[in-house]
Amino acid sequence: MGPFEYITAAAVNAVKALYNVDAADNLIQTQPTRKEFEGDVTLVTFPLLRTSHKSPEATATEIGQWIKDNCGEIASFNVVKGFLNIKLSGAFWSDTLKNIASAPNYGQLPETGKTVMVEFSSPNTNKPLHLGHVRNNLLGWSVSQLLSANGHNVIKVNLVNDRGIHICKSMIAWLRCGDGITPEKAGKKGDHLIGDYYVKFNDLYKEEVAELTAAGMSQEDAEKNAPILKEAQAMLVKWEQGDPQVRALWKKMNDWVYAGFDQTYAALGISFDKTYYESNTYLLGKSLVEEGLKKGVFERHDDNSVWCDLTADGLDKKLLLRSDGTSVYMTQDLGTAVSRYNEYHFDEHIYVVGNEQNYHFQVLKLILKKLGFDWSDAIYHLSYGMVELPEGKMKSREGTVVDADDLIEKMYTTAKETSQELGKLEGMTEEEKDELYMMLGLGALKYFIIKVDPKKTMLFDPKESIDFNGNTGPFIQYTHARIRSILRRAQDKPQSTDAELLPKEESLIKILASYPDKIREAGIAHSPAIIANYAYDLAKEFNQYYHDTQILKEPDTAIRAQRLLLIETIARVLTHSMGILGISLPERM
RNA sequence: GGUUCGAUAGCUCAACUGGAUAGAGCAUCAGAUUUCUAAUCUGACGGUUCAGGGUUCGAGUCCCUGUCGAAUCACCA
Repeated sequence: MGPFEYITAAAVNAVKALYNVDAADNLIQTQPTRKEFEGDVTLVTFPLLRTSHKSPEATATEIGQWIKDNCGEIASFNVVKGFLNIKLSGAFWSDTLKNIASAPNYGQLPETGKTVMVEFSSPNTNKPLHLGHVRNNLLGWSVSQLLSANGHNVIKVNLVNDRGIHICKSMIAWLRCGDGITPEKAGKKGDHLIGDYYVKFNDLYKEEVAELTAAGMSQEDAEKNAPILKEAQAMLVKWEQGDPQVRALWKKMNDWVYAGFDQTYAALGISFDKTYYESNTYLLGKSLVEEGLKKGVFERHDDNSVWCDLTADGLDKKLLLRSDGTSVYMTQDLGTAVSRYNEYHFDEHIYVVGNEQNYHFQVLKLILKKLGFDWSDAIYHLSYGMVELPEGKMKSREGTVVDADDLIEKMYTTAKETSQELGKLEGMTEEEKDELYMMLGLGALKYFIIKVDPKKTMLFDPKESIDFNGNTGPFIQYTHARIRSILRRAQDKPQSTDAELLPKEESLIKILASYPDKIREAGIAHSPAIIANYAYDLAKEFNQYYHDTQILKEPDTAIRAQRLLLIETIARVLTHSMGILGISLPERM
């Protein structure tokens, strides 16, 4: 039993004994005692005043006295205003440590039997991944891990937007000026190569628009009628008609991109249980549109386009099929959602998608509802904030996009330089060192991104490299390496004993004991940031403890064994919590 | 213009869902290595929580009003 459960139960009994009232949950409010006061758990008595009919101080004192007299594990209590601070006994904390240490998989909550699908990454196949995708990928991955730890059955899925006008643009540009180039010939990852041709398309498009306006056409008409754009649109129609040549080229270029993506995913340590392709689901989307038309949920306009009128729900009209019959983003998302539900009957479906698409998901849920799919309530849009640069949004036009592969490379290099400067890696092979540099570089990057509350916009300054000191991934990795180094050297076995605990040790155990609550809290909030900050608190507390406490040199065998058990448990919890974030911890660094 | 979200130390972020004197890191300054890892630790400095009202024992947190910022409302995805 954790400290909070213990005190809550005691308080319920006290209220029953003193006032003859069965306290409802919201009457018993506990919280960790603040550092400046003595105690472990604080009972807030304000909600109880109506029951006790006494002053806050008198109520707190009365309950404190009753608990001290009637419960075994209370060391002392004190009252400050309406706050009852209770200090638990040393024995309580040694027992707690013992229980945590002997739990086979501490941090893993019991199975719930619920199936949760998490969609994340969802790249377009016309350009390489950038920093925004990195946040998406790390968030999606860690939320999946987090929900697994909460006992759910998690299915990680990716949806590749492999068809659409965007990829047609890259194809057209490649046909016009690619001269048969391949990733091998160019010596470049496939996703980067295709990205180059997407940029090329926009350059050509701009040139054509300029020519047309120079010839007297209005800006608006020129933008609509530029030949290269017409060509791309015609290609999309051909694609939907299944034209063999278009399909062959499309497949070839997409495969280049996938090879590139796979490398980036591997570097980030990310994988999926299943990958969906828009090219496979858009047809189901189109058939849903037909169904909706029959049901009268949608309407066909004179120009043959299909719309859903949401004005009665306070939204706008939404396009579902273009006048040329091709589908849009929403069309395929409808199809994807339905096929997934039919296959998995998920209890919850989380979409990890940026907050720029809040409107899209509002509409998606609403349209599914209108089509009669009641499970649309199970859809949850995990809407995360954008990553911004000091000068604002990343813009490919201005070349400010932070490329994912470049960033990973840079983190690796920085880790390498720092490690070499510190020079603590004697005896390691080059291969081991290399692995370590990558682990540290990625640790810094991942922690930097995940520690921020997902829904907040975050800032990344490319000019200042991501820190390796302070509240960072490497700080926690370093803490772990320190602990492992002691444990490697230890002669005796970590063991629970009845040796007396230092105050710092009790507070460390307190943090360890709160871990399952943190997992639960973070799961409900869909926020791995809570886990990141927890791990930091634990690591920081350990480093303070470590600074002024002897462990291996402690002469008393019982104390030494218990300290070893404590730090070993800390290492385990750090490993588990950082594992949720996808960050590995080294044996030494 | 409508809708949604945000604003906390110079900078980047916390604050256990309404609790006590709003906390960390970075940066700046001053310290700690014959000792189990100094990628660490100890101090100092740093705040009208955007502004103004309201709700109550108590508000960074909830409710109005305003200011500023972002996203979105596409035959883009």
